[in-house]
Parts: sequence; C-alpha cells; structure tokens
Amino acid sequence: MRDEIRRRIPEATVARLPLYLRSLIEVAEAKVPTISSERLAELAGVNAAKVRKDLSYLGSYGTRGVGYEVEYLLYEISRELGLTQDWPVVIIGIGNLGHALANYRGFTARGFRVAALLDADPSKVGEPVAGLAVRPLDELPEVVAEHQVAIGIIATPAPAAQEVADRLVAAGVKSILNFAPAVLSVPDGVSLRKVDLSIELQILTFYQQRGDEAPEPAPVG
Amino acid sequence: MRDEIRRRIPEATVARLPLYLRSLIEVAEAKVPTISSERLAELAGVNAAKVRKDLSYLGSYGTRGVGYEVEYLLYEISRELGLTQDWPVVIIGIGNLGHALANYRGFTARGFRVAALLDADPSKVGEPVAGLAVRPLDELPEVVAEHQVAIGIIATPAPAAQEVADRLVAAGVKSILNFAPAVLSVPDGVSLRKVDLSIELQILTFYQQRGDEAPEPAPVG
DNA sequence: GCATGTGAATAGATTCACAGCG
DNA sequence: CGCTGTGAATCTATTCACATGC
Repeated sequence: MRDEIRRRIPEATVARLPLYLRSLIEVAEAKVPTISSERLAELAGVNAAKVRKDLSYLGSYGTRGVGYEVEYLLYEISRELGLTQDWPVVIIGIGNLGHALANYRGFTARGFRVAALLDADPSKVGEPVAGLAVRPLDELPEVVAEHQVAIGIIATPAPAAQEVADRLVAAGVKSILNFAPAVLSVPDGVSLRKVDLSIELQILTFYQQRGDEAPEPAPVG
Repeated sequence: MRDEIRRRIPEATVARLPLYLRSLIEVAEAKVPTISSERLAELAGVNAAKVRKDLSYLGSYGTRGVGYEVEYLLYEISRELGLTQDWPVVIIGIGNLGHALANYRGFTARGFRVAALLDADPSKVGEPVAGLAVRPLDELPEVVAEHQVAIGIIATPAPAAQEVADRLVAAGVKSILNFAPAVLSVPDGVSLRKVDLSIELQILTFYQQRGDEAPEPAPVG
C-alpha cells in the first residue's frame, strides 16, 4: 500500500477483477479462510491459469501450497478497483431504463451511490423516483460540483446521448457509462463504456443462426 | 447467398457487425448511396483498417476506388447476423429491470419480438406489462414451444438466475442473455452472454482512480 | 507435496502498408 | 487515381508447463 510500483494491468484483467471480487465476497460470507486459484476460477467462470496470471499483476498475494487468503485478497482487489471509497453517480434520462437503474439495489451494495436523477423533460422534473426528486438537466453542473460526482450514467434516447455526454464532460465528469444505442465521442482523459442490449442480442442471433455456440464472453474495455 | 464457403468470422468482428449495421441504417435513411470504410469507421467509432478487415470476412462487398454500396452492405450484414428473420424472446423476472426491458422500443425495431414475460412470483402473474400479461414461470416450456422462442433474457435476482437458465435450456432455448449479477453455466451448444452494470461501473472506477483513461471498449464474446 | 507465480509458447486481434482493381 | 482487400508485422491475451518456495 505504500511503496509499490504502479504495475500496468492488462485491460482484460481489469475486466475480470470485479468477477473475482464478487466470488470472493460469496466465499467470505461462508467464512472460508483461503481459496485456491482452481476454486476461484470455478466460481468466476474462468480457468485457473488465468486467475493466477491476473492476480500476479496485483502482486504476490498467494501462498504456495496453500492458496489465497480470502479476506486479504478481497481487500486488495477492492482497493485496486477503487472500491474502498464511495462513488456518487448521476443518472440522466429517467425513462423506463433510468427508473430501473435508479431502483437497482446492489448499486449501493458496492460503493456506488445515486446522487441525483436528471431529465431534460420538464414534465418529469419533480417526480419522485427511488426516493429522489428528478431534477432538471440544467442543474447538472451544480449537482456534479455539490456531490463530487465522478460517474455519469446515460439512459436517454439515442439522439440525446451525445449532448448529454458533452454536458457531463463540461461539468467535469471523467467516467461515463452509456446505455443509449449510439456511438459517443468524448475527449482524451474521459473514460467511456457502453452497455447495449440490442448489440448483445444481435451477437446471439449470429451464433444461433450458425448453429454455433457463442465464444466465452470477454467483457473488456 | 448460395455457394459461399462458411468463413470463420472472428468473434471481435462479430461483436462489431451490429455497430456497422446501426451506422448503415442511419446513412441509408439519409439516402446516401455509398460509403467509404473511413466514413463508416467514423460513424461506428472504430478505425478504417478494422472496418475493411471486418467486412472482408463477409466477402468482397466493396468497390475499389468507390466504397461500399449502403443498401447492399446493410442487407449482407443483416443476413449475416440473422436479422432477416424474426426472433421471439422471453423475458424472465419482471422486476424493475424486466419492466424496462419489456418496454424497450428498438427491441422490436430490429427483429426481436417479446413473446412472453414470465415470473416465478405468483403476485406478479397476471399483471399487465407492456401490453402482455405476466405468466407463471412454470409455463415456460409451453411458451417456448408455442412461440418458437430461441432467446431467453434473464432479469431475475442473482440467486434465481442459474435455475432459470437451467429451465431455459431444458425448454430448448439455445441463446441466453443474462442481466443477473451471477456467473451461470450452461451446457455446450448453448450461447450465453451477460450484461452486468456493476462490473461496468467497477471497471470505470479502476481507471478513474488511476487518473487513467479506460481503453476503448472491446465488447466481445 | 502442493499450489502459486511466471517465463515461454501459442493464439487472437489490431494495425500497417501497399498491391490490386475498378 | 482512390479506396478496397489483404499479407505481414505488431501488439495483446491466453494457455502451457514447470521452477519456486511455503
């Protein structure tokens, strides 16, 4: 935690750390003290060599002949992912999806806190959703400053998404998760990830039509 | 369309085809007759070399010195993705997310049709959602057979997800999209993809904490 | 003895750069 | 002449296999 070198962690590994974390939380609840790469691999749905290689990028946290100490590894991965602190998020676009996201438990579960819900539609403003009143999109800068918002979630229709992204960036938000089916562009230094339902379905139909099996998803970014 | 060899298309390419498709639909609406790899790349948010390489796996559909014929390419990609036919889907778990998914327009937009909504909770059964009455999970086999359902969408809480997946498989569903935050296992021959909100957020916090920028998402699988 | 940690080998994806062709 | 199509080069990720050290 103090004098460690800043290792470059492959993005494929970063994308799997949350999986390991979730698995470790489960076994920690069962009071299991240590876990082998083999068992962790099973829980996370990957193979053991990958687990060991991934964890080796974080440091040598295992014990040969024994395995990994669950609580310790749990903490180290949490820290690596930045989950030892709280992350205020804003959700923009309070339609069906925005509603669902606002009510999503397990949001709060893992250190994320919905600081505000915003919508450009005046008829939605003031509506209580998940215990918060929807605020006008124009208040974004104040909301971001006030709550130190670092992450913006876009749940608007596609045509509005780029403008919302621009406003988030202008307000100083450095991480954006986009649910709108649109390709967005953001300046350097801003991270952008997307979740797109219809793309996922289309990938499935590709393989279904082929009578093939879709390869193991490699969710990376 | 008749005597073509079955080219093996890299999974990374398959994951990008839906992006090209969406971009092509946009330009087709604007009545643009042809498009260069450069322009398509810009719309899809990738680079031109990738576009050309990806499209070359489908066949030589471009014209040197000119570009690609929009309508033709649109059709070929649709066909490759299996979108020239309709795909009945079932959504299981009609909580917040299930509701949002059931109401998602652009679902129907691209050849997907919600055949039924199911939930294991008797108190939800019968409730009208998005013009359909929620049906009991036990009716899954009939629903699948009746509507020729090929795709199942899991929107249940995590603890229920594996059982639902097992039931989908038992009913003959060969493609599953999982929104529950759980690792599922399915037999060979069944395709499984996942969408996980909290994993995406955790990847963002990793890079945010580093003061780094998240790499370009490579949504594959 | 046993499971980690890691170089080396392999596989897969991206990018380069240019030949090929309309 | 311009843009596609594609081998070759590069980069990234996965897997192997075994030396290492508790």
